[in-house]
Amino acid sequence: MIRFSVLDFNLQATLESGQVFGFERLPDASFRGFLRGKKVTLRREGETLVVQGRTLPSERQVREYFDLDRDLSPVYAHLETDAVLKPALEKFRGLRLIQQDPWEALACFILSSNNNVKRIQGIWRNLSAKLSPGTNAFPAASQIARCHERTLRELGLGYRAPFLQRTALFVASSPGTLDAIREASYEEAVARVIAFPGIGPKVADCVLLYGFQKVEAFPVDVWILRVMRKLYFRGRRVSEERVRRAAARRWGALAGYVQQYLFHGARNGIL
DNA sequence: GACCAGGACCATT
DNA sequence: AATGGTCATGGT
Repeated sequence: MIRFSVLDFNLQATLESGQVFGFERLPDASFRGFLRGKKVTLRREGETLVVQGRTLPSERQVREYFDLDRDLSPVYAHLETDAVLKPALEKFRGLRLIQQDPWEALACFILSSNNNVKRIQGIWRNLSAKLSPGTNAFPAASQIARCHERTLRELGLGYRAPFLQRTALFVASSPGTLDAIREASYEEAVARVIAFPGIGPKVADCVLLYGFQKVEAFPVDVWILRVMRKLYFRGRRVSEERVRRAAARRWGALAGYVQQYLFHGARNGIL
């Protein structure tokens, strides 16, 4: 077990705001899942974060995973100034962007299209149990690459099965693909990620935001589209592209962080 | 039985 | 550039 003091961190909001799909909330309000490949249970005890597991990640890895060393005051400055966003800050202060595994983000958000969080979590468990027997961690690209489309359909992927299989094959056979995305600018990274089958503008932004720390990414899904139209366009049915541009203009390099409060606030009915 | 979910893709206009 | 139909699956 490791335990260390954490400031300005909302574990529950962070793990329940649709960023990762492999954590489950236990009856005692702790969370079980994988962090940097290690199976862990996480819980808050006052100002302390407690991490348990057979093999443990380092404190530094946990701090990096949850982005704990980022100063959120620039994000809060936007949320406080804006009267319509303030409720989300008051409710979810300490919600942070997770710096998850790039491949896991790429794969999981291919699965997310026209899907819902609960079902994505189910597919995550199916893939992990079937393709990573023993550990039940999320399978590597190579494990999915040598898997037949039919097998993936049987795990509940539906029409997304060939998208994930082909993407896994490409990533597994071209080492350096993910590194190149990380090193690229946001615009170039979008172009690279969107070239994979099953990835359009929205999924690309999720992958870059959660897997590659491109904080200017602003994923516009149905929830964000609804809440942005309501809060900033007087309910007019403006396009996703206009919403993206408005977010970039308004929030710039921190748009992704603001988006996380918008999304979680909208889904919880407080915006 | 229609509608929805962290949409993408293709064909038309 | 914008619109419309289609794509699996499970929940409401």
